[in-house]
Amino acid sequence: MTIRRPYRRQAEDTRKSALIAAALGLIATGGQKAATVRAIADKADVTPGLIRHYFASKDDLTRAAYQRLMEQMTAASIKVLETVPADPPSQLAAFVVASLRPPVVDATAVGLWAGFLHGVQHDPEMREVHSTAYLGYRDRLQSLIAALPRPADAARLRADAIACNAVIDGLWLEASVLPERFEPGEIERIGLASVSAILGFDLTTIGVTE
Amino acid sequence: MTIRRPYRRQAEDTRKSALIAAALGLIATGGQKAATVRAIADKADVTPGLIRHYFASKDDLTRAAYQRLMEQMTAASIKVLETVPADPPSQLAAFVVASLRPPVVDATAVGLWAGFLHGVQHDPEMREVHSTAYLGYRDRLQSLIAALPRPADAARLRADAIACNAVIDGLWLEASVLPERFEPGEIERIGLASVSAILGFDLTTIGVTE
DNA sequence: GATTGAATTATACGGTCGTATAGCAGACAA
DNA sequence: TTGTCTGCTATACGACCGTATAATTCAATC
Repeated sequence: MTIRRPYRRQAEDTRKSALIAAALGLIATGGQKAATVRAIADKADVTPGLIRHYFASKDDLTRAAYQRLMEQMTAASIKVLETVPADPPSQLAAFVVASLRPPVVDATAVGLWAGFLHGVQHDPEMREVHSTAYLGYRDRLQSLIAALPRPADAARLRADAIACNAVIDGLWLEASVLPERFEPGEIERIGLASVSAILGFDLTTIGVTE
Repeated sequence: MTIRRPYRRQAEDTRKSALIAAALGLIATGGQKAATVRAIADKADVTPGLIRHYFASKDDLTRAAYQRLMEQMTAASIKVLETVPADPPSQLAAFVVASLRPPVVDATAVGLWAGFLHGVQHDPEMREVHSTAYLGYRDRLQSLIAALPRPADAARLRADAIACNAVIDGLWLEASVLPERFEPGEIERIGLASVSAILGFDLTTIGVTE
C-alpha cells in the first residue's frame, strides 16, 4: 500500500487566492507558458486536480489572476491619496509620482501585463476587466485634474486626462522595461514636469520626495 | 508505397523570410502559444523539419522574428519624414502623427509587442535588439526636437525626448488596445497638443491631415 | 466516537509540443 | 541522360499539456 500525500483543508477563498498568487508568480517569472496547471499547483503546494475543483478551467483561473493584477496595480496609486494633504495640487502630484515608482513601476508588473494582453484582446470577459480598470484609473486622474484651480471645459478635461494618462503609461512602460537607462528619480521628475506642461499648471514645486 | 509531398527549392533568404512572416502572423493572431513549430511550418507551406534546417532552434526563429518586427515598426515612423517639408516643425509634427496612426497604431502590432516582451526581459540577445531599436527611435525624436528654433540645453533636450516619447508610447498603447474608446483623429490631436505643451513650441497649427 | 460530506489526492487519457535523424527528390553540372 | 549535392520531407521519441474521473482522507456534526 502506498502512502498518500497528507493535506489540510482550507477555506475556498484561501485556496483560490493561493492558486492565483502562484499563477501570477509563474507568469511574471517565466511568461504564460510557464504557468501550467502542474506548475501552479506545485507552487501553491497542492496537487493539480485541485485547480479544476475551484476553477472551471485553466482559462478561468487565468481570468481571475488578471483581475487580481489589475486591482493591485490601480489600488497602489489610489491608496497614496490618503497619505498626503487634501489640496488638489498635492493630491495630483502624489498620484502621478506614485504611479511612476515601485511597486507600480516594476519589471515583473509590466511582464505580467504583457503576458495577459493577448487574453485582453481576444477574451471578452478579460476585455471587460481591462476596460473597467483602465477607465477607472483615468477617471480618477481626470477628477484630480478637474479639482485644480484652473479653467477647463469638459472637452479640454477629457483630452488632458487622456494625455496625462498617456505620459504616465509611457513612462511606466519605458522605466519598467529598461530601468537601467534612467537615473534615480528621473522618471518621476519628467512625469511631473510633463503633466504640468500639458495642464498648464505647475506641480513641480510641490514636495513629494519621500 | 506512399506518395511524398512535392516541393520546390527556394533560396535561404526566401525561406527564412517566409518562416519569420508566418511566425509573426501566428503570434499576432493567437499569441506566442499559437506559434508552434508545426503551425509555423504549415502557414509557410513547408514541413516542420525545415524550420530546424534554417534555424538552430525555435528560440532562434523567435529572435529573428522579433528583430524583423522592430525594424518594421521604427521604419514606418521614420520613412514618413521624406514625404513632408524639410523644416523642423513640419518634420516633428509628421513624425508624431505617423507614430499615432496605422500601421503603427494597430491591435496586432501591440499584441505582437506584448508577445515578445517576456523574451525581451529575459533573453540577452532580444534585450539588445530592443534596446537598440528603442534608443534609435528616441534619438531620432530627440534630433527632431533639437532642430526646432527654440533654446534648450542638453539636459532639457534629453528630458524632453523622454517625455515626448512617453506620450507617444502611452497614446500608442491606449489607442491600440482600446481603439473604440477614441474618436477618429482624437489620438493624433492629443499627441500633437501634448508634445507642443511639453516642448513649449506649438505644432498644432501645422497641416498634417493627409 | 461513529458518521458523513466535501476537500483533496491519485491516476489515466488523448493530444501536442520541440527536437533528432534518416532518407527521398528536386535542380544543376557533366 | 546520368550523377551528385543538399533542400526538403517523413517519421519517431520522450516530455509535457489540459482535462476527466475515481479513490481517499480530513474535519465538522451528531
